[in-house]
Amino acid sequence: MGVVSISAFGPGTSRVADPRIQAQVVLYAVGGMLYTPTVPDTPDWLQGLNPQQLQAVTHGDGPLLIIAGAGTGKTNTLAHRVAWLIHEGVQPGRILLLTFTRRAAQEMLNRAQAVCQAATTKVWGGTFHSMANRLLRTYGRVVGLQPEFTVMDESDSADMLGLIRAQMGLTSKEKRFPRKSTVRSIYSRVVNSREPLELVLKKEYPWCVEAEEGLRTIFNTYTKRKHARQVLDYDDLLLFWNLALEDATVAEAMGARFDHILVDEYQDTNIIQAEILQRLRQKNHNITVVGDDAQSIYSFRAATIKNILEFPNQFPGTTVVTLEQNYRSIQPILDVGNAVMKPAPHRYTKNLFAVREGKQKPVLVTCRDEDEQVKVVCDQILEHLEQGIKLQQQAVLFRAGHHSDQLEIELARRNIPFHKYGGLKFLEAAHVKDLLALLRILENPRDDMSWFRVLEMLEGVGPKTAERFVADLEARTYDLAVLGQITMPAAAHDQFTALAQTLNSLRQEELPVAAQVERLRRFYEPFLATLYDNPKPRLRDLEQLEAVAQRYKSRSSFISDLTLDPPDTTADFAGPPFKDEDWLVLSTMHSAKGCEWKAVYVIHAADGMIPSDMATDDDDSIEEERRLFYVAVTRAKDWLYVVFPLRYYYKRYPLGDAHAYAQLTRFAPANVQRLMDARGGTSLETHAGPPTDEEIRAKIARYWDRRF
DNA sequence: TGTAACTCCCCTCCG
DNA sequence: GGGAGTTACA
Repeated sequence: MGVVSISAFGPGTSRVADPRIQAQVVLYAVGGMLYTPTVPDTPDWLQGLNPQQLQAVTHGDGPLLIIAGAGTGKTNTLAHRVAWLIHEGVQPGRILLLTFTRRAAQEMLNRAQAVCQAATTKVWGGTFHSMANRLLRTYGRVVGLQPEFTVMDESDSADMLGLIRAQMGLTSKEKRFPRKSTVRSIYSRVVNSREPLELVLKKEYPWCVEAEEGLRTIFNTYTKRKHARQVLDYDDLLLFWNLALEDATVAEAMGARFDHILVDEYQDTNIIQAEILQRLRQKNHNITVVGDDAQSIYSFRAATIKNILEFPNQFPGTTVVTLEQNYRSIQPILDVGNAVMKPAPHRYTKNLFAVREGKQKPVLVTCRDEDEQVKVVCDQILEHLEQGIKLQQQAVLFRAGHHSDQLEIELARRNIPFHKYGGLKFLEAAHVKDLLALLRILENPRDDMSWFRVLEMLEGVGPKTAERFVADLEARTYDLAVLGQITMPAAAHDQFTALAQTLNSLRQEELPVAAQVERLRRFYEPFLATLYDNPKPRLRDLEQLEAVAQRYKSRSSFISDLTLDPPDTTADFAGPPFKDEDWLVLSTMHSAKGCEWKAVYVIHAADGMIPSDMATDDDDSIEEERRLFYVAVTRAKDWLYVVFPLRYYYKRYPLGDAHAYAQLTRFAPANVQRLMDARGGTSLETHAGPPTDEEIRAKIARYWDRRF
């Protein structure tokens, strides 16, 4: 292939423990003239790449690790690599591209297609979860899965756990048992980290240690019930994919489907995902992973940085390529990013350097309070808009979904359209869940969580009646044709008859998905008005859902796609909907990963928000908050504003009393104590009782327009 | 006995 | 705004 092979870490070469150091060594060895890639027959479309990118793109067979700093053209490189492979004759249908979101996969494939002018539609692109969903429909039988299994989201699984908890009588008042969402988190942590329950409780949930036995029985029942009902939760998708690969025949067959596997955002994968990859690559070693240790921000999903560090050991013969040239931001913004990461221990010392010219310095804006923060951000957005920076080229980033609440109100008031990413999803809205539950019943009548949801909408039907109904249905082998024979309370008679008729007719006719959704919506519409006081926007959501359904051929793929990759809520548009084709982006810092904008506003950059007070328990969490902030600032191309209010309107509290303070604010006592210790125990200036106006003015004068 | 209404409390990040 | 737990009512 004409590419100079610059490194090999296979047996026989010196083994430096840390691949980041190896990569560094390679760079020195390669530096300057030494490395002049010559690719015979180089297509024009590779001309724009720098030497490192070109090396990565045209890498031949064998494992490849690309360490890519923020804004170094990672997506572009991966897209070009896909294009290159196709250009080299690899069949698109034999390429597997694993990304963090479906959106990322789609963007990359579109770009690859534009680059090499060859169709990429057949490439297997998506998240680990969506690939698991797809492959398990074919290979799931070895692990006891029927092809028509359904996938439930986080709240469904919490509901199931809550139901089991209630059935076991673990809700007594004397002893507080962890709530269902906590039960779910503990469960998830245990299966993903593979640590024993006892250890997880001790380390992560010390206040739940007493519940250990109860949790154990709940988990056992949960697992059995999911199997009987043929429903999987998010974690199961990965667990079962991995489990299926333990079967040698399946591993061989699945691995043989793909000539090349490419993985994006490798720093945010967990042990199970790494194992899946290893099992898929036992015979064929063509695997490319891309990542940046400085951007690992998903340890709460049990992601571990070890995966990227140990990759060369797991895949002997790995070639490592490092990308440091930043194409996104101007140097002053990179300086901030580099400065943020400088104190981080164990960091990989790559220093980004800018290609783009620009002297505009980032601005640290100190505001009097939250109101002023909102005003400042809105004013600045409009000013940039007048300068010709479209709203879509501007983004407001924050730590938690609700941090944008006040801003959203003001944006609506000023008629600035916006679109919010992250936070509450379309799917989590109650009315969408209701309709989806109806659809799920058609797909998998054994899905009792969906039954409960639907039945309890009916007049006079509560948990008990629903439970009896499902038991009755089970006795009748889940035959929807006999629904009418099951007795229901008199109050529910009319509604139940309508339900039975709707389900039955849909069961018999083979309608397109959108038509099914339409008929279910008609049935459901009368409930909207009685169940909720704002039925109109909710009805619009359901119509939206119907529109989305038109893109799908099968009900099964519609349901699982919606669960695995929920669309962003459409109700969040301000101003007349769909009239403006330009809108401002609001996003959590997590959801901003991989994106870039000309102007970025990071708001609520105050203690307890960034870093989050929930993430200050240990040094590792604090370091993750640092990386998260690094991700946020490196999204900006030209303009960066870091904004924090000096004052939050909490009640007065007795200074120096951590406990009282904690009771009056959102902060946990331990964190307040730490905060106080860190500041010499005297004052909590930013959160202290209201400072005088003079103090505030002086402070603002000092901070305002301070540049760094 | 089971459902509906009411009140209090708590809000991470995501597939 | 919604979930969890408690009380009021049929």
